[in-house]
Amino acid sequence: MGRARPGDGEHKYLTVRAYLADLVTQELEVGDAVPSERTLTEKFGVSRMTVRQAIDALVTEGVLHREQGRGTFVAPPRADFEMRLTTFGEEARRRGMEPGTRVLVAETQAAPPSVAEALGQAEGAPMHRVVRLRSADGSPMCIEEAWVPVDLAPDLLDGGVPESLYGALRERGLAPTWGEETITASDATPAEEHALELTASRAVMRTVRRTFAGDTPLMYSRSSYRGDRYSVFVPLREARPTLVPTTSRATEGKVS
Amino acid sequence: MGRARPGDGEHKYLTVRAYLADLVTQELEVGDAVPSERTLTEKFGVSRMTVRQAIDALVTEGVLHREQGRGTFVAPPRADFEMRLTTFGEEARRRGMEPGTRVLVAETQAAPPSVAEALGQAEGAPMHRVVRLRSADGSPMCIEEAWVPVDLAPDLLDGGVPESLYGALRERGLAPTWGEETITASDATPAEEHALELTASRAVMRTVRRTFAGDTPLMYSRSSYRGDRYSVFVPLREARPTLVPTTSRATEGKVS
DNA sequence: GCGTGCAAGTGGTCCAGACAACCAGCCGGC
DNA sequence: GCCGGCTGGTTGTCTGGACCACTTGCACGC
Repeated sequence: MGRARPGDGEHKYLTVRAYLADLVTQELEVGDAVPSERTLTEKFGVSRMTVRQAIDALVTEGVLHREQGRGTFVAPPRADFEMRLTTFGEEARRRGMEPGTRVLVAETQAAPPSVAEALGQAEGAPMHRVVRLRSADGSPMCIEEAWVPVDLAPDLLDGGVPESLYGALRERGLAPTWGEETITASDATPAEEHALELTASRAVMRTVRRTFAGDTPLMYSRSSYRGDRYSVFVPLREARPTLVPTTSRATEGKVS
Repeated sequence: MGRARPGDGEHKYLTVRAYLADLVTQELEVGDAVPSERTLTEKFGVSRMTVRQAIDALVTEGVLHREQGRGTFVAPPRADFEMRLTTFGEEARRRGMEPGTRVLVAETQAAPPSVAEALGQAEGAPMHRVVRLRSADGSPMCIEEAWVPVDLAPDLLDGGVPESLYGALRERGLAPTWGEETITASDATPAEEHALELTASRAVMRTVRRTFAGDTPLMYSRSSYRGDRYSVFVPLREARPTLVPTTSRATEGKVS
């Protein structure tokens, strides 16, 4: 009892953090106050610094929100809308639609130059290539072409095309951690027009995405979305002067 | 607002933070180590807690990077590409092009319902409305329509349309702090087709943006960009399981 | 009725230590 | 020459206080 709880938490601030995270997901609603710092201090028998460390972590994650003199509150889930590394399926479900997929191409071939360069591979390196037509609630939404270097996951397509490429990569210890995407708008090609069943509007939104796990490029993908049925929500942060470190021309010759 | 002692630093951790920020922007390069925590403790005569608070702030901003047992180092400037609240002019210059603007409409009128709702104003509230054709390196790039509530900046258009709406708002103490943008692709209207001098491709990228200063909505704007000449770069963060708070039964309709 | 001022409670900042975990390099033993 | 331990330096975690700034509610006085 009295002594430090063994087993559950290696670090005290993590146990406090876990307690608060549970509170948020289980009991509290947006706008509710969490217990005050001094209350938590007593409840867990730790110092206030430790409690603050736990709260700090949740604040920087956007889960909690402090107000001096009033308390600490559950923040609205603004993170819900942020652009994240999600797959088409996850994204569709989040928007309340039922995703569907039809595999058009699944093969292993040599990488064309643009793809090889984007993934930092040698030109002609063997790559898995998957082209899929993705739909939401039964009607076509997007055509997606994805490339994955064979050496990262040689057996990626062995049991057929996996339900989720990201999921299959995660199972192999290659969880995507970050990515970058470029969005453009253009007219549909005849092939796209047919596959996406475009009638009135012929505009499509194209995205080119590179996905990384740490430093290693995982996947290069190009998608074309129906312009009339798809939109992207982007949160914009303040344009502060960014605090750029000194750039040295020595960079090229720099070490290693 | 500011507070307290007139001296130099309001809070000690801010002076340490400022010192480190200067170091990063003036002297150090990416990968260099900043002075150790104990060194800073002596240099500024503060406790280690205070030094850590300063460093923590810069770490969560992505400026610094800790490594246990080794030290604290200048992080690579990943912020360079992030979507930010920039104006067309700033953005064009950042991409190395010379921005131009032609004002098509500048007037003050009653807000239509959709605009009033987006800005949290009463329907029919007076608003400044500015429509501009924006170009880069001489050729048209985008048509932008912006609405600003009159009561926020009554004299906004008095001296003609300002060079930068964001700049004019900043001068009035209404610096934009955050925003949200929805991006879609669609076919150009005949008017857009003419103004943007579209020939081969008729696709445009449309953005709808709300800009805020703290809690107060500042501006509602709709833009149409030439699909063949404009692209948006979006960094993607890891899709972590997001820690969603309990949804209140008060918010109806929301399915869990 | 109404404002004013006070007190309690909250987060914000700060101190002066402590020990643990980790890393690099030096140095002796093999 | 190589390996292992030692050592000094670094960040990570944590204590138990302190005072300040801010918000809120309530009692009091007008």
